[in-house]
Amino acid sequence: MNIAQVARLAGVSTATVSRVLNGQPLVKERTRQRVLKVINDTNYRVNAVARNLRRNRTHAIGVIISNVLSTFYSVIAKAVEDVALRNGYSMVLCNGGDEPDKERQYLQVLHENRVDGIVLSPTGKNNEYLRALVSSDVPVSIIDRQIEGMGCDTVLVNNREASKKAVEFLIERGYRRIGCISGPRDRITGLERIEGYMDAHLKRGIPVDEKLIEYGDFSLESGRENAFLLLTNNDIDAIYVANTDMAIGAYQVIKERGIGIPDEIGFVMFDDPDWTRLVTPQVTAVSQPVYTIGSTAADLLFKRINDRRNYIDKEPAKIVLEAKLIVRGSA
Amino acid sequence: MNIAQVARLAGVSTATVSRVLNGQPLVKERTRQRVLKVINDTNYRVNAVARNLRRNRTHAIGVIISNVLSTFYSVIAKAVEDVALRNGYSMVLCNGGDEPDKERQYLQVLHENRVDGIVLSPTGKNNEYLRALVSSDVPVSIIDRQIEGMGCDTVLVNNREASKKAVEFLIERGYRRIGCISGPRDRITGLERIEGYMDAHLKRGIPVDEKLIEYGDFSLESGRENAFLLLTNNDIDAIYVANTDMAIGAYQVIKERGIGIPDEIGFVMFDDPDWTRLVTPQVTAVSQPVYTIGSTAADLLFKRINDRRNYIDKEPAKIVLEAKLIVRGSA
DNA sequence: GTGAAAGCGCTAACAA
DNA sequence: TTGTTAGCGCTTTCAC
Repeated sequence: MNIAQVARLAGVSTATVSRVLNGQPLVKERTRQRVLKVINDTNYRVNAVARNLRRNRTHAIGVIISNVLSTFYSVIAKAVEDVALRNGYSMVLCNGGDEPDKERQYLQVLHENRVDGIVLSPTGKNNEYLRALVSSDVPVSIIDRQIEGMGCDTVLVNNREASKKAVEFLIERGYRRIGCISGPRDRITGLERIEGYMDAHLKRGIPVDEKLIEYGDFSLESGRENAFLLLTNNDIDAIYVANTDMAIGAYQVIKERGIGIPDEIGFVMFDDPDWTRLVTPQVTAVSQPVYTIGSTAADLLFKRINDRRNYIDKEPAKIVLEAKLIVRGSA
Repeated sequence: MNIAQVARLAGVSTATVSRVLNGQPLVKERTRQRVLKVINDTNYRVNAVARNLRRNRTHAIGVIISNVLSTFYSVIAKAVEDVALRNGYSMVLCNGGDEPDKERQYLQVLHENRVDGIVLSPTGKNNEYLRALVSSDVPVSIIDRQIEGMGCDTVLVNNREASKKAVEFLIERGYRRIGCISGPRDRITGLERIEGYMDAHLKRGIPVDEKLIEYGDFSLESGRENAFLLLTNNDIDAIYVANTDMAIGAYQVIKERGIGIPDEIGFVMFDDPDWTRLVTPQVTAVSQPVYTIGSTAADLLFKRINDRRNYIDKEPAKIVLEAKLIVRGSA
């Protein structure tokens, strides 16, 4: 089934069918009805591939996140999708997995499919390709991780400040030897959260003991390992974990060892998943405005998509959102 | 940039460029190099839209799930994506939200974009449209919810049996008044899990007290409400919750009331999210083979996509996977 | 081993 | 108000 067949059956030209399909007003009502009847009877659906080719617009945006399985990124995906939908767009969701190769591949696929824009939480290892993309006028919004001089809109969370607040809170409560399970130093979010840990100590005049900082990879397993190391090798009185998955692992180890929270050890984590309110005591946690991160990035993207003229040379926006510490019973 | 410009710069015809792009062997090595150089220098990327139109194949599949935010569906999405990737396909992920209108809209978008196949966890309210799709030869795999006579491959979990096992376990442990927070009766998964609850009672010769069954809508909030109702109006000694989100709500209420698990009340749930192992005592739960559901559905889909000839009239497959009860400390 | 050219299904400029 | 037609960028058949 194609537009020509519909035209033939309805006794009109393809142009008229096209007009009907696109809701253009300059078609006589009787003609429109005839065409619509044929469309209905034959179950005809316009071929968006051909339409996109002709229009040079796909009405689709691509989203590359590192992990659909993480709550953080799936909330972001949902936020972006909501915005896309409101703009009459569909979303192609890709799981970059924090692997530069996979990210690169997805960037290519999205580019080749001529998506009208991309929301990306980048590994930071494909900057040249990204730059080529941006300079070939594909609007890109970057989430969560900044890339200097990339010239695309960026939405970030103030990781450093939020991390500082969390650790400061522990210090205020009287904890002095605060173990830190942080992310990798070469991931900007990881780095910033460590800096926040340092900042808090500095501000309170407490020396940082480097031995209390372990570097994980944001995975559950590394949370386990590093909690084990911290609890075995040091006399810590509190533990601060820099993301959800590692926190799950660390929390498991603490439980398994029968260490009491908060009496024997204080526990604070970055991110605030459901279970922080299910365990006893509830967990003090840093809550990020996750949905807002996604929707803001998408809004910026659609500003550029919908108003290319005005935005094409506009200075890229950089929006920094604040996360907040939610104090509960674990420290 | 398009194939014609590349051809011009390389001093060859568009046909030759196309051959190079597609790795066809009948190009002289020297020519190939010349073309590749131009492609590299100009940052040219093939236009997949045009290619798809010409080839009448998109190398993309669509996935419609009800909620990216739920672990269940995001694991499925991941599984499908892994399989798609292995087959050289990309995935368009859509969030049906269990809303028939949204589902319908997404089905249309996917159809119009001529995806090569669809994986769907259906609301069941768009069966006519779905039927049209299937009869116009778009391969469809259905997940989690059966639709009679639809003629597409289906992958299900044996909800009824798993639910029965869970409730039987409670009965064996000596619980007699088992409150049940179930899903809506008009959702097949909801219904089956209630039936399992009944089956267990029947098998053990214990009469079912209808007052002990509350019907939620699978949301956290309805878990709270119904736990509240059950705990207020009845002297129950155990509670069985039919999905993750309701279980979170119910668990919160039990905690808030200071009711002890498992002494004062036994607690068993369908689904097995991370937090079942973080709370004390750990939660006895029904674990579904989630990843396998997704990967199996995708495998079936690609069988049809890759071997249309053989599969076009093949009897649709119906695969039923078993869930298992994982006994921990909460009952 | 390479090129010319038709055509995938649609839209839109132009003509009638 | 409607029709004719060029052309979007690519692949592929056929000819050389």
